[in-house]
Amino acid sequence: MKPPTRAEQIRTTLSDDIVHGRLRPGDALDEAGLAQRFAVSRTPIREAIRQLEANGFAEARPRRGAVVAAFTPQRIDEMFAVMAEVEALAARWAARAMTAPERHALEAMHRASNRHVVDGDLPAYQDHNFRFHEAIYRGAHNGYLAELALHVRQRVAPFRRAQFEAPSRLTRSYAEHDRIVEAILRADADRAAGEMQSHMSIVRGAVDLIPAMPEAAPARGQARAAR
Amino acid sequence: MKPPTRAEQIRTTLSDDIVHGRLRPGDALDEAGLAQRFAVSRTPIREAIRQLEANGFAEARPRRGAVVAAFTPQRIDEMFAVMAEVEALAARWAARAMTAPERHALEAMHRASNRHVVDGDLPAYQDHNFRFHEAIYRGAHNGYLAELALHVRQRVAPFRRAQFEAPSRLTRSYAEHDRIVEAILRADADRAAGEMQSHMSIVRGAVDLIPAMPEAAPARGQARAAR
DNA sequence: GATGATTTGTACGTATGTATA
DNA sequence: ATATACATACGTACAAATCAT
Repeated sequence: MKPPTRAEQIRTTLSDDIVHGRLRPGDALDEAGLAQRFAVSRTPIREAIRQLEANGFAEARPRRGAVVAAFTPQRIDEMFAVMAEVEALAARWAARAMTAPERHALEAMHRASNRHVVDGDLPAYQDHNFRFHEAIYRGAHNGYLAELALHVRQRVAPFRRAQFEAPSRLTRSYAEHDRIVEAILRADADRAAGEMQSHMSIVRGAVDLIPAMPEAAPARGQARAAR
Repeated sequence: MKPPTRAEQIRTTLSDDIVHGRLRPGDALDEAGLAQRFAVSRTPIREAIRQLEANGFAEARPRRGAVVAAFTPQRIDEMFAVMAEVEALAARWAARAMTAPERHALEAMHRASNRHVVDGDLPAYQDHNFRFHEAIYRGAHNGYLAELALHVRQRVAPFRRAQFEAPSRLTRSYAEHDRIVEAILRADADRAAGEMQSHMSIVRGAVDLIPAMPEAAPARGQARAAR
């Protein structure tokens, strides 16, 4: 598609490493080391790091190097609260704007995912889950919202790794998806938004289990934003 | 502050040039030319451009250079719709979460701005307007939402330059702010969100007047692909 | 369609600021 | 506190690809 440049490829790889947990919040991004790992000079590495920084995946201090972005528990709460609102908005608009074929496709995709639930196939369900939410973004028929939702989702990703750890969550997620799909099919925008909201709240609840901050910290921020 | 590095300074300057209209959507970002203008080598320029790209201010194709991001009217509509929702969300949360001192400060700031309205002092009012909305972001007590709202606002900025061109808009803006402030002071979250929504809708209406796309064919490059 | 000019992408070297002894 | 080590920021050189002729 678009990125035949080394810097872009490296950015994508690093970004992926962060989202999938191979690089963890707080890990250092050493230019020389990464240059060796990717067998390139430091130049493309630098550009990749700068892009990660601009996307919020890394934090850099001039002359002091960069680390994978790490946040306080309070900040993570904030990000989840915002993500829930953005997802709810997408669901609301999707309930109104989706075409008939889109609705059918969403329903079909959702129903097919039941197979992964009964199989207990976690990776497959995670993959489906991503595409499910993405389909709703697109269904909102607002490209900028889709872009923003994806951005937020990516930002939050490093902190929701443990999401589906328990098999029960998988069943539960499917049930919640079911309610969302039903609301969207009925073009019930308010209910779609509401169901998505609680879906995301539950996702957030599943994340406390992560050893979020290796770094340190001013501990326990609970100041949960209203909903 | 934080950015003593050349690349950061340049990024800020360019970003400012874009937001304030000195660089317009579609303008080319030539590395050599900018390097000369800022009296530095191409390296910091490249880094600055990459950051602009990641922030959505520039669009670059590998080996083909970068231009200031240009969007279709539809895309601009989409961005405004999303901005309205984000601003409404901030107002909703601010109505719930603001402390008493914050509420008083908001009210005071708003009332003081009336002076700029009667004076017809456009620059002063624009400055106030920015701080007014920023105060609401902060009042939502969610740092990530504030960051996101600012991000969206900045993205939309190049397309809302003509916002207050007519003096009547200034009066109207003040009246709308008034309704927003009143709702927030009463902690009426739904009404705060609703008032903010219509406020932003009207802002959007004022923007059609902008010669948004200097789409008139530049000698270089060919027609831009639509999404 | 081939060739030359221009511009971007990558490699590498140097200087400066930060951290450590 | 001074000095040393080291990683980063910037500059320069070359290679490769695109645009123009």
